[in-house]
Amino acid sequence: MTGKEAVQKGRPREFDKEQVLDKALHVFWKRGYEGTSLSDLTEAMGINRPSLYAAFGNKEELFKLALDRYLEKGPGSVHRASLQKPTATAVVESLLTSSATYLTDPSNPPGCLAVQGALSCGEASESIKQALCERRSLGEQQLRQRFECAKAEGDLGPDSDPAGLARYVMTVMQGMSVQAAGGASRADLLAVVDMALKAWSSSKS
Amino acid sequence: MTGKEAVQKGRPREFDKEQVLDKALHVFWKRGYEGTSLSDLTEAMGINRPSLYAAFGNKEELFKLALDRYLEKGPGSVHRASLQKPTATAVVESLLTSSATYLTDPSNPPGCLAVQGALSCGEASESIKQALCERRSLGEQQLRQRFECAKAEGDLGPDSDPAGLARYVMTVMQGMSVQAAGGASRADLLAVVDMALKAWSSSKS
DNA sequence: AGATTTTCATACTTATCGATACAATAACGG
DNA sequence: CCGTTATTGTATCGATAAGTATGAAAATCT
Repeated sequence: MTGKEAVQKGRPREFDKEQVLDKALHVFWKRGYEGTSLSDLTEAMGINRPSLYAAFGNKEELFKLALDRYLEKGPGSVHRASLQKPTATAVVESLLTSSATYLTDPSNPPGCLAVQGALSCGEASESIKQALCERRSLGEQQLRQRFECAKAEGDLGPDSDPAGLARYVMTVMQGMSVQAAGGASRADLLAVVDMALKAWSSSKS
Repeated sequence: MTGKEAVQKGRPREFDKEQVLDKALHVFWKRGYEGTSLSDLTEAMGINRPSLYAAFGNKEELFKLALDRYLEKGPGSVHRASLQKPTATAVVESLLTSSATYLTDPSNPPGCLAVQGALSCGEASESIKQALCERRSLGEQQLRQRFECAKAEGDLGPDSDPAGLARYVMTVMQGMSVQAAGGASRADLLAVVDMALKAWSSSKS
């Protein structure tokens, strides 16, 4: 009746599904979709191959589940929280500074899964690339809508361009993800955020 | 005595090395290092496997040769040309607008090889990731040096931060590469450039 | 207890990966 | 014409990829 299913019949699973999914997420995050092998996954998850397939389908489905978890419980939730800030300026400040923070979180791989997961790939992984692309677009769209509301409320000027502003902010965030992957420090990224916010101040009219 | 070597002894090569290297470059550019198989390469290059190994060493060396070519003859040359502009502002304008242009050149894969080639990857490709990382850093370093000169000349204000400015510009460029890979149009990117330049105007003091 | 159901562990399958062995071919110098 | 040198095409190598077949193990249900 609750979230968990009722009493199970057969042999009970010996691992926690969410826990090993987190392990898989970390591997995909660090290595990308194509750079991660099933052996990498089973080793990190501490389960063997048939258990993985029984619990998660296959590599592709596992990745998508890991991505969902990343977006829901991980950095994605930070994104959502930022959208709730009272003003458009506060939204952008929160979004950029929190991005700089989690992109360089030492307990996670540097960078953003939605960017590094499969930016370019072979034909076999095209659907993964597509999925990541859609998630990035969705994030941009949500930000644009937030700016449209702000414009309607007068928080943003009547000549402002919500779509362009949203794209600019996303571009800076994605660039910071590349910077983080290249070893940029948190301080480095926060300096970038400061500069990016100056463009914001000049464009929110 | 010239660039080409003297009279060759054995059976002559039946393909033009630079020409097929360009083909390989395009495949790596589109698919990334790990997403590209030797079969993809030989098919695109129109040569067979032993010819590829004889002429270019192996997959890794071929990639690095393709990267060198990309940086020397391709978009990398645009980067270098921009650094020659007379003022720091002109450098940045040229860099960003030309980036927006070539990142969406319909005759090339969208995005930048130095970003998409191997942003994250398996252990076996770590040296490729490293090489790309170094090239990106080098580009940032050159830009920083250009800004340091501008500061020394009084073109940039005495309180300006050449390193921070360079990192900001590189971040925007790398973000645009991700945007391009996600299908952003040239107009989209040029709008981003306009916004990014506003931050520039506010920070060049 | 015995039947049923599900998971676990080992070992395997097929396909593809990057990389080569080998012999035929095509240019050269003598 | 002959020996040398380098390239070409075919066919293959061992390693590893993703995915499974199979039977033992561990729980519930009757």
